[in-house]
Amino acid sequence: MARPLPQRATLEDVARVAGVSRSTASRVLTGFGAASLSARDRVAAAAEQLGYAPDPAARALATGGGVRLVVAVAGTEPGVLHDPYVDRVVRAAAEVCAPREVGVSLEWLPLHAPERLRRLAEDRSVRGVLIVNTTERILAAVPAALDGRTVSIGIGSPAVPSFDVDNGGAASTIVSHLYDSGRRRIAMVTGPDWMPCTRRPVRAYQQVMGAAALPIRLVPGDFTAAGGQAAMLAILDRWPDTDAVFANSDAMALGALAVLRRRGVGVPDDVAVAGFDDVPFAALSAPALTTASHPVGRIATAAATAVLDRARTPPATAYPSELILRESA
Amino acid sequence: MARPLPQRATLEDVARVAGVSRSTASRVLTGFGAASLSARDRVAAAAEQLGYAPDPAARALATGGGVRLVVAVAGTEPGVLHDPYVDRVVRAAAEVCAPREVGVSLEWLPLHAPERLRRLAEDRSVRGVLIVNTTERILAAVPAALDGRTVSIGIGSPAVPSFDVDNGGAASTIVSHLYDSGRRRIAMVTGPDWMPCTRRPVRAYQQVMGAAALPIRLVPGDFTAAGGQAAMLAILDRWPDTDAVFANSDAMALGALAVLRRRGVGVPDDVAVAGFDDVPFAALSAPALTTASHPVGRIATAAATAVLDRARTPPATAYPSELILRESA
DNA sequence: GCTTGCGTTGGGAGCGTTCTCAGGGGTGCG
DNA sequence: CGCACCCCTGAGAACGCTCCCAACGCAAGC
Repeated sequence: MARPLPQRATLEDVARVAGVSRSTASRVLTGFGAASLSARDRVAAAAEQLGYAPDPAARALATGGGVRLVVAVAGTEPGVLHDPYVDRVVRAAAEVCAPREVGVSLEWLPLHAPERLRRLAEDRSVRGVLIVNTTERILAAVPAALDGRTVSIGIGSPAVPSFDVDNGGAASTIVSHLYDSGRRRIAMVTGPDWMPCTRRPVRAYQQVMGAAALPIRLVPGDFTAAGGQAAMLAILDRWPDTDAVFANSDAMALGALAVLRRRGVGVPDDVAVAGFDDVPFAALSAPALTTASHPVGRIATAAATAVLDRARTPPATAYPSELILRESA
Repeated sequence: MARPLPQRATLEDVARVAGVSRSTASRVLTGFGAASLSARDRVAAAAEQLGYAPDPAARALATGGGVRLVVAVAGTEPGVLHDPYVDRVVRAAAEVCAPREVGVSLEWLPLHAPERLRRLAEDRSVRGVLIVNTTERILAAVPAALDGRTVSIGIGSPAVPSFDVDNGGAASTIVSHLYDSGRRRIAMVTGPDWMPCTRRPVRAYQQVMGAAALPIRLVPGDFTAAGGQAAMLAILDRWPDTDAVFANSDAMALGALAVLRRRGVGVPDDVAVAGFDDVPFAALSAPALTTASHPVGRIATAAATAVLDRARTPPATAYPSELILRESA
């Protein structure tokens, strides 16, 4: 196999130039262990002169440490990476990792290959894994021994502490708001069945509707705008008298909005529409979208901090979601 | 330093269980080198039984190869990762990398720390780097010796082959379209000055306007919806008679659209609005956004393939951008 | 002056792989 | 029957780093 990497300064080189041993150079550069002032100076100068940078792979191999944090997004296709929710997680993780000189990687975790999660968690070069939108089946792939290297934003497991948003409560709030504003024939566009993050909102919807003795109108979506359009068409077709729609993601809500506009249905007069997540474009639609804003950034910050520190304790305070009232509902 | 990684099956273990030497086990598992059928079977069985997976760090150290491809996005803050353009690059890269068992990492490349790019390119655990939206200054950090490990989606350098979109041509097409539909007082909302990807569209705009002896109306934006709103307000303020706006990104165009709607300005009757990039929501706005679609996916696919193969040749065919005519212009 | 102790240093073993090299055992050919 | 050849194998040296351990020199204490 080719070795395409050109010769670069190694610790050995730095030591030679500084006139000390490799051990001393290592001690100086890692900051661990004693070293005389003169040795310290000479090594630092040599490193500077040679443009030395430690090899992350070698360091990971020697220490068992880890140089990067991986945000692993579960899903059926790489397209799941294209999600505002994920972006917010990555952003928060990047901010936590930057001062510690830990890189952030974003990777797709195919639903059909749960063992890849174990690989990721076992990889010496990864410091920790932040799983997003995972399933019980995938979490089962993480053995208890790997405990502490993996944290989930979503559901958890005995081996994987969970930092979750109260999406059930947020959904409750939204459906209740629709009810309180006089809506009685409320439909809900859900996400794919396999996603735990759609199950709780669905349950919340069913609960609120059930308590008010109102009919359940569930339509499956896929979290995309196109899926939202299709779902809205289905709703108009099956239940033409629907007076409110709660979509489990803003993208689907915006898709629904586009369909209603094209059909000449008034929003919110004829049909109220509410989304979920508060993506940036939600404020710009016509009419502007009523939705729920989850503290994803803060949760992700807590999760990233926990996994970097190998802490097992979820955050003490749960950050509540917030109802964002705009024009559409 | 703690060694938090629990004991896991190593090649040595597999060899012992299979009753062969480490070398033979390695040969069988990598597929390189000869091995008898029985050895092959025994090693495979042992690996299966122990749940063996090679340690990426150790493999990277030994081969100098690399296990992941890094998509590095240059910018002033981690927020640049939150960009539909970047998402499309990551997606395409993930698709190219998946069959080769190469992971994809997304990392922010701070504008003020160009040396991090060299670190990235030197890291043995990275197979290659895909730079997005870079500057000449950052590219200068890549020494010629690292040639072939780095590829740019955007401008290039002697050491970094470039796979670029013809955004100048696309901008020309858009401005010409506005002109052809009778607009004469056309303003443009640009991106930040430091971004090369805004310079060519600006030049194209100036060229088309200059050729028609029309006045130049440039307003700076920041590629976000909020920036687009601010820019639109500035345009209405400074040049109330403007009859067309070309925004250098869809997000800014959608922001502009929101401002015009709030002001009661008719689009496209009073003011035509055109965007750039064709993000998913562009089709859903009211009115739907006229924009240009760049073959980002195909370019990124070519770039990822090139960097994985260490090829130095840019793709033979340039993929043209496409004018997406919708309602706003 | 000899021992004790501390601060500093270098040697060397490991981390888990890959890959080169030399040797061993079988088969085919002369 | 002997030799050459080839297939297979294992020993061992890298890769670049960290870290344990033993040794060194030097000052202080008895």
